[in-house]
Amino acid sequence: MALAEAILVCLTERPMSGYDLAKNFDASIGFFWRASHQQIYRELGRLREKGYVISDEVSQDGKPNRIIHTITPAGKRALRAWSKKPAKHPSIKDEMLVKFYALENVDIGALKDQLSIRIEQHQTKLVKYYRIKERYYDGKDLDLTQKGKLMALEMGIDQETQTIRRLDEVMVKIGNL
Amino acid sequence: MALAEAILVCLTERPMSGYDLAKNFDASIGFFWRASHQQIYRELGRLREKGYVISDEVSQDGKPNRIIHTITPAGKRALRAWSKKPAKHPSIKDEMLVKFYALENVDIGALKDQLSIRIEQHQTKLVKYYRIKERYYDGKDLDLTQKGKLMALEMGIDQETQTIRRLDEVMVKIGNL
DNA sequence: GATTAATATGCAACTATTTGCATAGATACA
DNA sequence: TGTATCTATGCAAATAGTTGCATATTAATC
Repeated sequence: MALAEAILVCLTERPMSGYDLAKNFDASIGFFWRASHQQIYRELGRLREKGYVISDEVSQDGKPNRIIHTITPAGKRALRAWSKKPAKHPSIKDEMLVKFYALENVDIGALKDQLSIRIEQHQTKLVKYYRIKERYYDGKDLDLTQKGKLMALEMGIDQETQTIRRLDEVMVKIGNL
Repeated sequence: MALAEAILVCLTERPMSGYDLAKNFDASIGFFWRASHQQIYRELGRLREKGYVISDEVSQDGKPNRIIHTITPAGKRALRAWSKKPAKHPSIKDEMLVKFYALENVDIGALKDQLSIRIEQHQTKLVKYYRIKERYYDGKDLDLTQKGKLMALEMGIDQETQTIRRLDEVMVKIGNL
């Protein structure tokens, strides 16, 4: 499972609390690996048990205490070891495609609506990607980590662009049925 | 969950055994919704309980008995009702992208190998798609169900083509790092 | 003064998925 | 004669992911 590793990757940037990680998963690395805060907190417990992170409670006046997690050398070794193992092919589960596959047993009007929503979601995502690219990467000198992140981001941009084009085409096709 | 519906969709084509369904999931609908035989057998039990399928044991001499499942009118109604509910956005979980995101903490040689494998897998899939298209759809008169299946297939072809192009580009980029 | 949002963590229960195993006859091949 | 593959179904255990709830403080808005 790559949730553990995705968390470790985040912690190589800087030590973080579970809350910080959950926010990070909403923004950057979450574009490639989604996780809820419950999953993250549970996984942090496991990582602590394995000695891949150490956790320090930091008191803040008034607010609940933060627990800051730092990746250990063992954690970094685990990350590098994981990187050498073949990556799993992402599992495909797309309800909307199942609906297209079952066109005769389906409400086509409703399917069109779902297609519109899907297109909008991809557009929103694309806009987010472009904003991040402009803000953090365009016209800057980049180190290796940043180059990797930019590459992942550009893959995301390309994927979203192509997906939007494809879904637009499908929208035309079902309009002409 | 769309596993139940994916099974029902298959059963609209013809009554099938769990074994047949599992094979179908490897080929046609499985391109859009993956499931193992264990998942399918369990889900069939649930569908039977709900009255969405009826199951008849057919004895064969020598071989273990087949249990043939047929979709009921209630099952078809459930399918149409499901089609009106908004489709979930597929969840993104791609280990390889996480590795790109963590480029500095990763073995880049190993990552290149994984990228090659990934490209090959997409090519294999693309070839399969083209074969199915040629065999079942090209130059034929199609009814609504078949048009839907063809549309889903063409989405798959487009997606794979674009993915291969994108990954090839990335391969060049990491070669130049 | 009350509601809402943000910060911050976590348990419990449920659902879904994966992995390994078990059974058992038929057929094909080397 | 042994090995492997295909047909055919399913249990059990482990892992992963979702949903709902619970707690507690601060700060801003209405």
